[in-house]
Amino acid sequence: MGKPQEERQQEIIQATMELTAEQGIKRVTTQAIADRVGIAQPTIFRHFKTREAIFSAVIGWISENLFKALSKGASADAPADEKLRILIERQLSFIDKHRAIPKVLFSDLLHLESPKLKAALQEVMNRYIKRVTQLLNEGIKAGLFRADLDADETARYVAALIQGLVLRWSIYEFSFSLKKESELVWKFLQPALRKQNHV
Amino acid sequence: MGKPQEERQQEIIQATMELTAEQGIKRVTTQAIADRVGIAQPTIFRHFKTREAIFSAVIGWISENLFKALSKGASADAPADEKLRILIERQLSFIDKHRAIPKVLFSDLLHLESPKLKAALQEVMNRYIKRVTQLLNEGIKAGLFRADLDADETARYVAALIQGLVLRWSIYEFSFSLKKESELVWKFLQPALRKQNHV
DNA sequence: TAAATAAGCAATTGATTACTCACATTTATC
DNA sequence: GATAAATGTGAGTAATCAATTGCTTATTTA
Repeated sequence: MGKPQEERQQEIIQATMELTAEQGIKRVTTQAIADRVGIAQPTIFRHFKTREAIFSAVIGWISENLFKALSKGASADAPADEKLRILIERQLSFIDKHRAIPKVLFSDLLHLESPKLKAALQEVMNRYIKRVTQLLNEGIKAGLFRADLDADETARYVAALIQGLVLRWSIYEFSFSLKKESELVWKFLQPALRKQNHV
Repeated sequence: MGKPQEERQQEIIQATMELTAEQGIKRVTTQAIADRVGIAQPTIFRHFKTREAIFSAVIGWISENLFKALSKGASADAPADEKLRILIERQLSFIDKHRAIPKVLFSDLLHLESPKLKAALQEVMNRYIKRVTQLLNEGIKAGLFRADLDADETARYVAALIQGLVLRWSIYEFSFSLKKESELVWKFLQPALRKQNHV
């Protein structure tokens, strides 16, 4: 017998993410994953029912670890604008470390083939937007952000901005540092959110 | 003999865009295109050397017609902020009409399989960003936008915001109107760009 | 009108790849 | 230590599809 179920599943998920980052989803065949893990191709199917199930697990892994990374944010008593800045910084840093994310995000698998994966991603996005909405509301109450801000709508645009940035990063072959970009993003966002000193 | 080369090529491009919008790139097989046009599958290859060449032509079509649509903007003597607002409105309206765009934009074909198509898209993006940069500089000179704005950097974020918005639109199955969104986008963007009345 | 060219098609081909099956081997359980 | 269960594999299967081939038909050209 080989390694226990759960350990192998984790190996398969990690191998899939590595290969996805390197070559993109389409080239991540079950054979390629098996080679990377060091097992035979049919063995993959002892651990995952279908290829899609592997990517479903990958999205699960990303979701779990993204929010883990985000929650290690600023201390709870920091001002809302500082918390938001750090949230964006952590998110970009996390994506920077896991290039499989844009590859999955901008893939046929997600957009056309698998409604389940799409639904899973929608949930991640919803959860993220909820978190941003909270911070915005907190900042509005504290008088840090403009009072006429529609928190939910604004949160969606903040998310859109970041996703668009990640798209460009991916299209330009990861040729600039996402991490460094977070400072500039914040500089761009601030005036859109911030309460002005004078009326 | 059948229809002349150019006419058939246009038919194939249109059929490909229709099918792409309906079902996504992956399902747009040469057979499916042929069926839609009403010719046999091998006949496709009389007009395009490869399947990829078809999508290359599609991107060409999109690029040409997008900039045609954008150039029918506001009159040349309108203020820069008004021109920018209209540019965004036109762009969202154009994408709203051609759902093949997000499907191509967020596809494996583009992101992994074809460096040529990727390069073609980079050019479209660069051209778009250049246009926005111009308008921003114009607005800065006219005192409509903040003087400390980095026009090029800001243009990239404007583009990113729109692309992120289009991604969400696509992920949420086109369930909201992109056109209507343009007003809200502008409301979000304005304070990030606009010179404040005080200080 | 003869020759050359362009557009069309039916039938195949060749490559890829997720997934299955029958059988082997290792580990856990009693 | 026998039995059961889990993990593993080599050899295949079935489906999908882009692209080719060899031939026919229509149009242009000389």
